[in-house]
Amino acid sequence: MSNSGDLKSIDLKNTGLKTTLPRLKILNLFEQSSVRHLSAEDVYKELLNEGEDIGLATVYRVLTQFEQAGLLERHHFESGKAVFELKRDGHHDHLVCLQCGLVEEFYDSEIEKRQIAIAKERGFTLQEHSLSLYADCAKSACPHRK
Amino acid sequence: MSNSGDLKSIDLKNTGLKTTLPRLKILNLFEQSSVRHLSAEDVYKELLNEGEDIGLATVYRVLTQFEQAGLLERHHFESGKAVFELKRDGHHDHLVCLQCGLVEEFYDSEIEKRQIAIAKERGFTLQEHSLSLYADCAKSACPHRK
DNA sequence: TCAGAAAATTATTTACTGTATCATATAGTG
DNA sequence: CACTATATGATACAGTAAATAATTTTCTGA
Repeated sequence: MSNSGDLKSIDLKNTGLKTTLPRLKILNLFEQSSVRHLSAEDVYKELLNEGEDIGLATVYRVLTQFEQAGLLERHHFESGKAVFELKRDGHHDHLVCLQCGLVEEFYDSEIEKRQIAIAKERGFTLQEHSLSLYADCAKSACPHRK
Repeated sequence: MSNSGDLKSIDLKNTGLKTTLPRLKILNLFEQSSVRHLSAEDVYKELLNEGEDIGLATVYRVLTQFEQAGLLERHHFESGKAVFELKRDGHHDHLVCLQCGLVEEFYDSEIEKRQIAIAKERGFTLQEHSLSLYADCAKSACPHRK
């Protein structure tokens, strides 16, 4: 347990950001939570549940800083509000259920290759991309839970 | 000129929406404009320039109705605010220049096929998708015009 | 063509996400 | 341990979008 705590400290140090309690709590939340995609509001409420009194402005600010530092990724999907996800090793895209909001991740090297080629063919240098598939997941267990 | 006017009227009738001046003007704007991707604010301002006094709320409502009717498509890109585009024959995705905001369209059947397969492999039924490539366009003529 | 019912428009208010401000509090440094 | 720089938190603000309610317009059918 002291183990994971140290790791987080190091992560923060490497970004040049000061190691503060709000930042540690937020980073910890992403590392511990079973839900990988969290909105600013989700983070704020979850911290409140845990008894941490961290302002909403701080949450927004820290999430943006973490994104710039490369610790988190920001996605938009169709909901209108941004969700954040811990940036682990590999890149992946998203498959979102339109009924229940379930998010699955996938990576397809074929698609990745085509994207680079498409940009190049048109004289562009690809920097990043956003690919989200919207679908209906298995009819059986799809509780409209979002 | 009465020609194009008639066409629009027919488009509207087919949707079940009443043929009103604001709706005709907005549809006309998308059909005439050289810029294919317009935000609600863009539409509102353009109508003002043309001397049409159409409320912003009406613009938002009509754009949403047109989207539901299948006349327009809504995209989000990274700017945060939605842009709309006339839905013509074929589907396409977007290549957006990060420097000047230029938007090119492309269609790649390989990617389309893979998307359907990816969803199916995971037990999902693909309904729609959003793919945007963000890149730097040719260095020479890239006037930060947006 | 015209009157009446149904629907659309407008101005306004309201909701929501996200950012800016600024006084106070805290972290890192010597 | 004290000092400086940075971060926090409460609040106010900005922008997009949707809801409301009164007025106006479209469509229908006699």
